Amino acid sequence: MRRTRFDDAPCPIARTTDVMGDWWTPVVMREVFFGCRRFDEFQTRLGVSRATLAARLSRLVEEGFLDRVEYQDNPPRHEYVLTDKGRAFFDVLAAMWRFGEDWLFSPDNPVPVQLSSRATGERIDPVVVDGNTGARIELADLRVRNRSR
Amino acid sequence: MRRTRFDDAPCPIARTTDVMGDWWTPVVMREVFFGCRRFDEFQTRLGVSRATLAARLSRLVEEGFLDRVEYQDNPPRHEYVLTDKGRAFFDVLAAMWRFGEDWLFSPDNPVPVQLSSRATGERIDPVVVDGNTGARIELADLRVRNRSR
DNA sequence: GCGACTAAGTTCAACTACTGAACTCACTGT
DNA sequence: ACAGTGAGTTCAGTAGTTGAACTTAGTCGC
Repeated sequence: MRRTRFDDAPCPIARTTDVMGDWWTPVVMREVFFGCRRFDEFQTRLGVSRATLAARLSRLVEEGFLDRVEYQDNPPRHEYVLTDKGRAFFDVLAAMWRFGEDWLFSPDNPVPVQLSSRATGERIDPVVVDGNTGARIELADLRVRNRSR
Repeated sequence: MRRTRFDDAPCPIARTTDVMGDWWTPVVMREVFFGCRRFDEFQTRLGVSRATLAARLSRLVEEGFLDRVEYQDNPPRHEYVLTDKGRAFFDVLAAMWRFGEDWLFSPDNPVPVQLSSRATGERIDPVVVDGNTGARIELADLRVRNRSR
């Protein structure tokens, strides 16, 4: 039986899950954000099987997260570059980064790397807030309601 | 061959993926945030197979996202309630919500529901920012470096 | 005290997806 | 002529997902 698909569910979380649930997708995207572009580069950095990698990359292209562009002909060679949609996906990874850092590492064995600003050198710590007020989102205050207008 | 596990990878994104890559996990957690607690309630709301649901829930308990607490004995019945760790995971879902809303729905068929504040009634739009400056994170400015101190 | 009902699972066989390893193909550089 | 490279595809084995049916332990109406 085919895995259940959420790609036309009426919920944004479900649809996002549909892309991310293709197992290697988040780590492939992480490598893209950190500068990876070529098939073999992904393959050696991630250690993923070539078959799975090929499947993940073509789905990401199909879904519009990446463009497959020729960087030379003769022999034709391609690389994978971010689209705007792919770039927007970084926010999800940033939230995952923060959650993982806070809850999935022990204090005596913390994350070996950190995010920082290239310009100022200062540390960057992703947080999710309400864009309208700038405040953190309180679960107790949260409501889901039918869209008006 | 067993699916590759990322649960001891040195990267917070990979570790978070390890939990979320168990396919139904994000939507199960979504239901928890929206008030779902019981096995059969999850099952009918999600339409997931009972076997898979049982596996997901026990993993979430193992990982400390949920507690399985008895709400009556005789006959013994249990429900699943959020831990602090589970509550923290909401940020990841909020980022996914926003991404999905912005990029996975067409304008003529938008998300049918929206997040709002119970207190003020105002709309809530999750955004990911740098907690130190309050500004959005610019990919071009981002650097990953070895942790100092 | 009998049969229907409920909550919370478990078991099952069929099927799909992920795995590592080996192979392909088209060109290049020596 | 031949090793090397980039970007895959093919393969057989195994792990995970699926829907349907079954289980267990107690409650309720009659």
